[in-house]
Amino acid sequence: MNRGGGGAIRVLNVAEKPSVAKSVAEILSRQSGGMRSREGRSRYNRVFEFGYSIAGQACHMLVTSVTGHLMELEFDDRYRRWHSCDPADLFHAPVRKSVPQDKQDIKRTLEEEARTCHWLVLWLDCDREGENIAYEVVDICTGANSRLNIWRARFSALIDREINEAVQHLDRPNKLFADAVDARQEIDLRIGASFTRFQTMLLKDAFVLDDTGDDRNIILSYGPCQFPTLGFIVERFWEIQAHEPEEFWTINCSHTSDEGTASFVWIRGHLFDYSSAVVIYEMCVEEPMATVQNVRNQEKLKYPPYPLSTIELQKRASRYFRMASEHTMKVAEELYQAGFISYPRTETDNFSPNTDLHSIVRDQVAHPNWGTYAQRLLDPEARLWKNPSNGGHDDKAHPPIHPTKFSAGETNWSDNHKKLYELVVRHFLACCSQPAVGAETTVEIDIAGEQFNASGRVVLAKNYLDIYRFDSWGGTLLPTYTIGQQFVPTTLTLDSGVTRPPPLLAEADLLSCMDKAGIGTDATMHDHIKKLLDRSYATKDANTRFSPTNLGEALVMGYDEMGYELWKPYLRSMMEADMKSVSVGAKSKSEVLENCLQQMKACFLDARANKAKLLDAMGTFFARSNRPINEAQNSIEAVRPCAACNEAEMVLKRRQTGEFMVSCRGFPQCRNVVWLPGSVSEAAVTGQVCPTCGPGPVYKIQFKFRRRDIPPTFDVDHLGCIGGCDDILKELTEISRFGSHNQTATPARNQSQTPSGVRQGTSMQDLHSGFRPAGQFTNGPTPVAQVKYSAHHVENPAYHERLIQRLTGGGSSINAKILHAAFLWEDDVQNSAPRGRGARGRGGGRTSSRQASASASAGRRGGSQGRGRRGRGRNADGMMFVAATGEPVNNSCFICGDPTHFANVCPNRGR
DNA sequence: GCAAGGTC
Repeated sequence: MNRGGGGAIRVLNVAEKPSVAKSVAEILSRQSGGMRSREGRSRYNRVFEFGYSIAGQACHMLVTSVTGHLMELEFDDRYRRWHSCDPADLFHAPVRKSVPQDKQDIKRTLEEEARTCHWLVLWLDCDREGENIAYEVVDICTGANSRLNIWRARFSALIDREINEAVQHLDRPNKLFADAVDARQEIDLRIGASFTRFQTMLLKDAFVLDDTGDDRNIILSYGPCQFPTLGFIVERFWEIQAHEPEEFWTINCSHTSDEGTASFVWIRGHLFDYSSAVVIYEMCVEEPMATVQNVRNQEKLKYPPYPLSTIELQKRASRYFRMASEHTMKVAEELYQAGFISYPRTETDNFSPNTDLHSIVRDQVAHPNWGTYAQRLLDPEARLWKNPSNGGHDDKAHPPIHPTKFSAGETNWSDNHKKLYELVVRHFLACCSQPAVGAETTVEIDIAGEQFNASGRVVLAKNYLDIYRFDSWGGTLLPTYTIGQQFVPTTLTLDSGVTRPPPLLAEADLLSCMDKAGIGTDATMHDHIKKLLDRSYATKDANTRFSPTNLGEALVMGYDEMGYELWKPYLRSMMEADMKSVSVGAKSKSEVLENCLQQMKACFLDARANKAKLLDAMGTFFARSNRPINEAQNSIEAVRPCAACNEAEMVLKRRQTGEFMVSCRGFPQCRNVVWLPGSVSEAAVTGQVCPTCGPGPVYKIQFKFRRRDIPPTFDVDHLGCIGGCDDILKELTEISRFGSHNQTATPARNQSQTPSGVRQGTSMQDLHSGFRPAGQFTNGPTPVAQVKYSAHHVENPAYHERLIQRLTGGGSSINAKILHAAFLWEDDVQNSAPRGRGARGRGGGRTSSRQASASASAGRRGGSQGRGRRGRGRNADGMMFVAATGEPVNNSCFICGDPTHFANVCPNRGR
């Protein structure tokens, strides 16, 4: 054992935050009669010193702290600038941990103190993050003094017994817990940075996102917590949009006597079938005599809430005071810093049996508003006391939020400080109180064989409700009825109602969704919500209810249509399960990292290959910009080692003219090249290795083909291999080479148009222009696709298309087509001018086919001629589209009206 | 300029 001069072991104790360092020092120094305190290098993190004895061994204790994580994970410098690399590289770019500038002073304190100490005792919070921070501290301290003996103190509350117990039974830090957090950090960073860069660079260039034209500061971030949070908001929003109001009928009955009125509700609730409801109603009217069949009297209890956790505090402050969770945390933090409430970031909703609850209550007896209640609570004769119930959560680090100091209001407190302090105090007093007691009466009657119920309640003892004014438990008094009693109802009515959509998500609902799905932690959930507002993904109304913005909805819609559930909570849950496996040693950190990052990279590449869907979704809400699409999105990637020169890699490239090729990096020394079919519109190297081709590894490529350039029997999406095993790719290469498009294997040829009128080497702009040339294998664009980006329909048609898909569940294509046509007609009526962003005709989504068809005829009567989508008969591809009226709708060139070609290849163009 | 997690 290391011993310093003077016989005492010098022990450096490090806590996660200054407040814990202070508490630990106070508790441990009581034995020796007090401590000295001095400043550290950081003005927040003081150093406390005192004598102590561990297992009979004299120790000189130094207690200091960090402030949460000491280190940050970052990419190596050369990957830090956004345009320095392909975002896909961020899945394997080197990362390192370092101490950021604003934590350097804490680092120096640790180094200086560690040099003079023999032991390091880690007092970090006893959770995974705490264990990870512990290793950061170890890193810094052993860097300054490699001979340190390292110990971990495990404690579950800042109380004497726990702390003394912990220091007398020192343990070793748990590497597995820290590993789990390392994996989490790395995955979050790589996924977040790659997707954020990808979608920001892609969409900022392609669309006008800011009305003022200044979108320099716009970041379209993606994060494994922020996106699922946005997902909850959008999902509810879509539910509301998809809601079809349905009329229903119900029978109501009331009876007024000397004692008052009883309202009886039909036991069937309501019926959607009008005739059934009428038949039953008529039976009741014909024999209206009601017979009381049962009278039940029951005692009911209403229990006080569980002790207060962070999430409950946020939810209740939002519900009772409409405070934003982020603001609640700010105010709570200030109350905590000033010593009025306990630590506000806790999952625990159960008081440890050691807590002196009575003394906390005693602190409050002088308060003008709730002091009397506190006194009653302490009076055994009042029988109001009940030990708090256990909510079942324990973070093993902090107690539930409770008052720690009396205040009748401080002069520097805002209204919100007062409200929050009052909530914490009343909540605590309520927790320690008896439940409210009520007497409930239920009366069941029968009219012509139909059952009806009425119920009433009388509160016998308010108990905790006296102090917890936020809860109410009303009830009506019911007249007295006896079994067998008969009466004729005062009223008996057949009433109609309409089903309503669910409300928008309120902040409290959102927090519940996140909590349930494990999105974020108690300390970060409010950050994720705020981030959605900051990024303009969502807005919050005066009732704290959230709606997605166009941007938020478009992003979720885009990913949804790619088929990825990146906006759902599953990815986070999966990661969370993996972290758990790492922390118990069931999986290794590297195994989880490798597996997760490989999957996410494949997903990233696929998303990028399908970026047209993201662009489509954005195109339903935003106008296109004139800027060129960022070519960094198509940078080169290694496909396989070159078998010709055996020296360099073959990489996927795209020429200026649009063709894809896989060529040797050794060019011009090595001229090995594989040309890809001209029908390829997008290609991206995936992480998947071909099991058959060699020399390897040969990475598979995710292709997207232009529908018009391939036979109808082929899919537009294809995961292929250029190593020689891929028959589909071979066939498409042959077709491309010898097919009607007259494309040769030498795509260097500069030709803007082939004799058949098909342009070769489609540029990025063309991919998104929406005008497609007709080709041999074309199945025909739908009318919607044709008008998607035409000047006057920036927003509506594609939006309708998606709504229709949602409404028809992707089912009957005929219905979908009819609806399409109907919506297009309707647009003509309503949108003769471009629409503002606020009004994008969401009503279309709710329009039934019946209503749509009415609009269709109205549109026809209006006689407006849309561009090129109002032809007769069939289009060039033999495809026919039918309007709601059954009449064909077709496409033709909007310049000359000729149905055999589209405007982009019109010979009259520009004349 | 990117994430989420600590915390001041």
